[in-house]
Amino acid sequence: VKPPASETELLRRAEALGGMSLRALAGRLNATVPGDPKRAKGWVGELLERELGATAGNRPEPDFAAIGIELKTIPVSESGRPRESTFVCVAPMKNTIGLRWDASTVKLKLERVLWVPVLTPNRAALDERMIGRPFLWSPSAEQSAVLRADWEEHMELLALGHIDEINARVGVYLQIRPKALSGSQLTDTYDEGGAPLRSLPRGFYLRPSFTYQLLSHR
DNA sequence: GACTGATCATAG
DNA sequence: CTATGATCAGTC
Repeated sequence: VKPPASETELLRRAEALGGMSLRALAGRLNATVPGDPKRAKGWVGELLERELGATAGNRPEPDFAAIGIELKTIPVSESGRPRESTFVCVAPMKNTIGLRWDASTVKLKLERVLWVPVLTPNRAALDERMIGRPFLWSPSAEQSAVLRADWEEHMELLALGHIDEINARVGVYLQIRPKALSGSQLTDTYDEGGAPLRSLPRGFYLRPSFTYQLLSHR
């Protein structure tokens, strides 16, 4: 699929998918719907990437690099609440000195996001889920300030090697949680004394309470 | 029902 | 292993 040439084109393409079931979308793309949702955690996002012509692959940059837009699917319950937090990117665990918010992957990815709600009733099979109404979003000044403060708080813990103080309770909008294939996956980091240490890879996530605001105020 | 820590698939 | 795409599942 050809990447969209503009924001408007991307939004129009996404809006055209509203009301479509994932079964129908998979059919259009000649994709097979996985039988076991547990083994298909990223399937919905990848399906939408294919349909809309995303270009980033596994590079740490927005999905639609040419027009600077990140694509995020978000599972939404019958009551309109996000069913899950939203993964943003991997958290840097080493070489953290001198990193600034303005140059961070979190800021880069969240500057412009196309949110695609996926209506997901309780225990809904993958192929029964339905695409909702997509919308474009950029952080307001207030949202940006809170995200920045959260990021700086997290990065201070990482830079000082306070790995044991990192948990999902820190951060107002942005939290840090494990991001790994299993508990045995490890990455290089430092302890409080600056000595090398191996620890579980982490990622930045947006709390559901935050994304609920985005879903509500459109 | 919200929340945290753990996990699943795949490309490079 | 690192990055992408996320959701699972037990606990609070």
